[in-house]
Amino acid sequence: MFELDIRSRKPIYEQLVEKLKELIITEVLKTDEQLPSVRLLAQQLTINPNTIQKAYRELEVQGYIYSIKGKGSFVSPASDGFNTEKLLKVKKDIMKLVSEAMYLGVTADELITMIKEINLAIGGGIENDQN
Amino acid sequence: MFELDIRSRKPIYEQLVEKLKELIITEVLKTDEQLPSVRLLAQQLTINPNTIQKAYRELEVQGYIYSIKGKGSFVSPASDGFNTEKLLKVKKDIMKLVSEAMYLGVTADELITMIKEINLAIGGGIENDQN
DNA sequence: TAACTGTACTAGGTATGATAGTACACTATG
DNA sequence: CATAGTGTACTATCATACCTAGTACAGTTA
Repeated sequence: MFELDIRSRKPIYEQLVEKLKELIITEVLKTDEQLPSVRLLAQQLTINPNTIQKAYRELEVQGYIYSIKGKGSFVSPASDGFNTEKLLKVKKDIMKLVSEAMYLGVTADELITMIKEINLAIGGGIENDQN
Repeated sequence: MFELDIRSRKPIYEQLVEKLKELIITEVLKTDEQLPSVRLLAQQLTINPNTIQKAYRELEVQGYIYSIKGKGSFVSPASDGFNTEKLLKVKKDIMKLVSEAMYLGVTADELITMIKEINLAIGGGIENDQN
């Protein structure tokens, strides 16, 4: 399903958070789809279930999944649980990275092209693209 | 000069790297301008000089500064030392964050507006903006 | 020569991450 | 009701990374 970089300085649970978030955002995992159970995924990845649980917890706090005792963990609908605070943080991070990219020589046009390509890849250009 | 968040999970030297990088990118620190010495900054921030040195080392590895034994550390010219690998990494990070922003409901137009604003703030729109 | 600069090393303490183990609460099924 | 699944939470232990204090070497400048 995914591979963890044991040698990375990034904690294992954070790598998990990022991987699962990516699968949700690219809709490989769809709304209300069940995630593998904590114990199953732990077994598959040969890591401790508490480490999985820590990642699932973080995803739930960020609003990407929801969990039901006895049933499992599921992908949240995209409109749920995302607060303005998180949105502001993502925007702030984008601004920082965009500034760094421009400092490194990337042009605004190049970045705009990137955004359009991502937009097409994700939304099909139906709702957002009015240019 | 800047403030460190001692309570943050992020290591102090990493916060330093980010702050200094930001000052360089926004040209608060200009090319060939000397950075405070390792010992002076350590004294000002009440942290260990080795911690400063670690941050400076990382900035040098990434190509943002250069150091001369006995003289000091200085801001590198923007065209120096940035390899393609770092550029690719920044672009990849931007793609990831943009995808997440769109998943959270930010439109492509909104993101494009952000990029144009940053472009104006940084370059004055002289070299890059041909729209 | 003195005072600055960067750089590198050792040793010790602390915090974080991951693990192993255990246990509780809930759901679904037969 | 028992069983097998699910999530959740806790304790204890170990390894690693970070930061510190201290020390020392090499270079530059006045």
